[in-house]
Amino acid sequence: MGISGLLPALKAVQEKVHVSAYSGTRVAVDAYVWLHRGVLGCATDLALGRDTKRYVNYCMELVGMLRHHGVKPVLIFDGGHLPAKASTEQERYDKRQKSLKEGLALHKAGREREAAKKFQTAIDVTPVMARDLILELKKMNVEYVVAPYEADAQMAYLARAGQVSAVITEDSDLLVYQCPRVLYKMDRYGDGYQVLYDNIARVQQPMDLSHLSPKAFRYMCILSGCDYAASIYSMGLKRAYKYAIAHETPEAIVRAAERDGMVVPSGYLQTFHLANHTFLYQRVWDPKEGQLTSVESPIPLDISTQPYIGALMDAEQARGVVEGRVDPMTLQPFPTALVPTWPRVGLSVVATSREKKAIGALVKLESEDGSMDENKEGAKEKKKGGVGSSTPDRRGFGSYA
DNA sequence: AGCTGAGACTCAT
DNA sequence: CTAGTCTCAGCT
Ligand SMILES: [Mn+2]
Repeated sequence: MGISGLLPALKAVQEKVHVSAYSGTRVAVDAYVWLHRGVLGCATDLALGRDTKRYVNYCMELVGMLRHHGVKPVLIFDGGHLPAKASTEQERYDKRQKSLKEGLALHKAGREREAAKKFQTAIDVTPVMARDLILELKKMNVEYVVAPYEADAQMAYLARAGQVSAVITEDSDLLVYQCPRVLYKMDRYGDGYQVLYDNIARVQQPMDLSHLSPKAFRYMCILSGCDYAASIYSMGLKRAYKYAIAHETPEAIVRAAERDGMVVPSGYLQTFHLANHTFLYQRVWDPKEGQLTSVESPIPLDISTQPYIGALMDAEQARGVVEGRVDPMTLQPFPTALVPTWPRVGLSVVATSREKKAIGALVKLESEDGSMDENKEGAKEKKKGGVGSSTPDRRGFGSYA
């Protein structure tokens, strides 16, 4: 769900940018966004169980567009799920099932227009579709990473570490993760709206963000409601802003909100801290070093054992997840790494919650190295002694060589 | 008057 | 695994 109302509030610092501005660099792409759009183009076929790979074609056309402009796309897929986000999964699944039933009924009645509309909301991206795309990425030698947990955090990490120069997504959470450069609303020609994290302080309208520290900005976003912490009733972005500039600590904010008559649920403070830590320390994969790390390092000792930032796993386990050999949920190796045991293509239109948990676990991935530093300014000096080029086991972004 | 929350719509073709 | 945008009713 991201941060409701954040992107409209940042309108003043959204600059129209074409991807050719990123020419010569790697750019991380939220694979789910492309898959979802691609699926819309063949929703009826999928709902009726017809075999189609049009969503792959759609994604590959965008890959081609980026390459045409000299940009190296790195597609990022979701891996395991965090416990905090599990709650709404079932109700979303139920909603889609309902739409599917209604769509099929309309289809049988010959009311195709109405049926097609229902199918659009019934269709979801399944792990099989992600696998199909990954297989094609392999074929076309396109880099990708399967995040150990959330793609959001993984993409933000890569950008923060300079391993990609920008992130292409629709999700406002990237800015809470302090991603330095995000391109939103990119169309098929490569035009989009760029937001630089450092430009957020230039926003004057509809609220003045100039004296908001990164911490206060993050507090504002969490307070207004985020994936990991539902908001206090009647607390939207504007009110959250007021509390975030008026008070230093979450404790002081909650005290003030209660004094103002807001009903703060018991346990809210704890949830707030959980969300805060997740935005700061969620575990991600470092393709350059070939190890598990976190959005920000180091993780304070008392937080490092908390499950909500993603469970710790040893390097080989993590590599297995990232390369698709290991189930991100169970951490057990897939018996047949190359062949998905479920579901068969065309068997189901909507992913079950079980199926959804293994997008990253369907295909064996290989690794490829390459120059990692995507800051244009520093690209040349980096070419000489880049870690990637000197690493014998060819660690780096996953791709099929 | 300003803000929140909820529901419908968009995306793709 | 949507997330975002838009609109509007209801509340303070
Ligand atoms: Mn998100």
